[in-house]
Amino acid sequence: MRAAPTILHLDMDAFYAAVEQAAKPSLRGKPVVVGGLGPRGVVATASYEARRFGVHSAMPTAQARRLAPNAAYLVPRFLLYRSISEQVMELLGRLSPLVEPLSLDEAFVDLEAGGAAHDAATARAAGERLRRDIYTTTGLPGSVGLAGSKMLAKIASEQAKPDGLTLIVPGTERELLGPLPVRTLPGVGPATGEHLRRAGMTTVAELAEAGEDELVRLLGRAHGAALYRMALGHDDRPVVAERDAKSVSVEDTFDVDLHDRVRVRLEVERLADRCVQRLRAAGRSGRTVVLKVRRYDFSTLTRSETLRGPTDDPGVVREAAARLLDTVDTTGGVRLLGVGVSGLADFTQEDLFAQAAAERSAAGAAPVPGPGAPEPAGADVPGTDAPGGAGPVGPRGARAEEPAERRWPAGHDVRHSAYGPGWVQGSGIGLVTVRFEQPGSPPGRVRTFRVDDPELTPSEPLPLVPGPGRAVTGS
DNA sequence: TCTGGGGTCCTAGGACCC
DNA sequence: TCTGGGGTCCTAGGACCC
Repeated sequence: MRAAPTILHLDMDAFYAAVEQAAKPSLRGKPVVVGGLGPRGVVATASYEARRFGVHSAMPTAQARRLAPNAAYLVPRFLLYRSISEQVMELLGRLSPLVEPLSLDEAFVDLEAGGAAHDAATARAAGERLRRDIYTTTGLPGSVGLAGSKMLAKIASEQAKPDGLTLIVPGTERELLGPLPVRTLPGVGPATGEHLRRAGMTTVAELAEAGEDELVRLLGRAHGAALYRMALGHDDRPVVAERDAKSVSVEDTFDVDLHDRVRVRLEVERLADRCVQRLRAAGRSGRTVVLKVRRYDFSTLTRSETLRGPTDDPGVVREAAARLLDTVDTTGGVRLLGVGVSGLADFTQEDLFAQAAAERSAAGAAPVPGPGAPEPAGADVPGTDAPGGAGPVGPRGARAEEPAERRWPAGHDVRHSAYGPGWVQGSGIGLVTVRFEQPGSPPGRVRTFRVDDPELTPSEPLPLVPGPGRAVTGS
C-alpha cells in the first residue's frame, strides 16, 4: 500500500465486441455478441448494447440468442485481438518498464517505477493521457483505475467503466471498501461468496470485523489470510513484468458427445500434437502430461503422469496421454477432452535432440530422424498408429464436405473482386451473405453469394484506425 | 437448446527420505 | 516395540480469473 495512487489498472471496455464494432461500421451502437456459435458455445464478450438485454460473459450463446435475438453473433478473431492488444501494451510500456499484462485487454502498470507519476495529480494526468493515446491509436475505449495497490486499482477501473477513469485517494480505502459486497474482492467467486453468505458475511466490512482467525477457519490458511488483508485494504503485491508460463494446454468441447472409444483415442492424440506445437512454439518443454476428460454429465476428471525428464516430443506426449486415457471410464459419452503439459523447462529442441541421441547411443539403438526431419504433427496428420484406420477428421467431426459456417465464419473479413472488402454476416445452405464496409467507411450494404463463388476470397483484417505503418495483421 | 478455453493457485493425502 | 516429526514430490480436485 503506497502513499500515492501510482498503480494503474487498465481494462479495455467489452474488448472483443468493441474491436468488432470498430471494424464493422454497421455494428456501432448495436448489440454485438462474440463467442462460440456452436450448440455448446458460450459468450466471450457482449457489447454494452447487448448487456442491456441481460447478455453477459460465460452465458451459453443459445441463452443469449433468446434474450437478444437481433444481436450480431460473431466468432472471436483472437489474432486480430492480439495485434490490437500489442498496440495497447506498447503504449503502457512507454509509461513504465513495470507492466503486468493479465490478459489481452487488461494490465497493471507501476507508474512510479517509470517516473510517469509521483502523486495523485500526476497519476491522473498520466491516466487521462493514456486513455486518449489508446483511443487515438486503436479507436477503442478503455477504463483506468488508479490507487495505491493492485486490488484497489482494479476495483477503481471497474467503477470507472465504461470509458472512464477513477482514482482512489490513499487513506480512503476502508470507507470505500466497507459497504461493497464480498464478491467485489479478487478471489471471491461463487463458492466463496456463498460460503461467506452462509456464515452471515455479505459486505467487506463484515469480513474485516470477523477477523483473520475466523476467515482462516472458514476458508483455509492461504485464502483466509489473504482475504482478511484485502478486506482491510492491505495489499502489497508488486507489479511484476514478464512471468513465464507454468503450463500449456489445449482442449476441445465436442458438439455431440463422443462414444466411440477409437474416436476418443484419436482426438486425444490430435490434442497432444496441438499441445506440443504450442509448447515448441514457446521454446519450452515439460515433464508432466495431464489428460482432462469431461463426461456426458459434466463431471470432470484429470489424470497426470510425470516423466523422468522434460520433453517436447509429440510421440512421447501422445503416448503418455494415451496411457492416461486407458485409466478413465468413458462409458456414457465424452463431452470434452484436453491435453496439457506442466512442469515446464526452458529446453531448446537442440538440447533435447542431443539428450535423445545420447540416450540412444547409450542404449545402442538405431538412429531416428532429428528435429529437422519431417514428423507427424499438426491437425492434418492423423495418429498413424490409430486403430480403425480413421481418416482426417475435423475438430467437430467435419469431413471433406465442410459446412459453409466453417468455411465462412461469421464476422471474418473477405474481399470480392468487384465489391471490395467486407465481412461475413452469415452463411448456410450453400450461400454466404457479406456486408461490404470497412473500418473507415460508412455502414455498407449486404449481398449474397454462393459459397463457392470464385470472386469471393477470405482476407486479412484491415487496420481499425487508418495511418502510416499501422497495418494490422490477424486472423 | 446448460454450462468455452486457457490459465493460476491452493489443499490434501500418500510416498519417500532423513 | 511402537510410533516422532519435517520436507519434498506426486496426484487429483476445486476455486477463481479473463
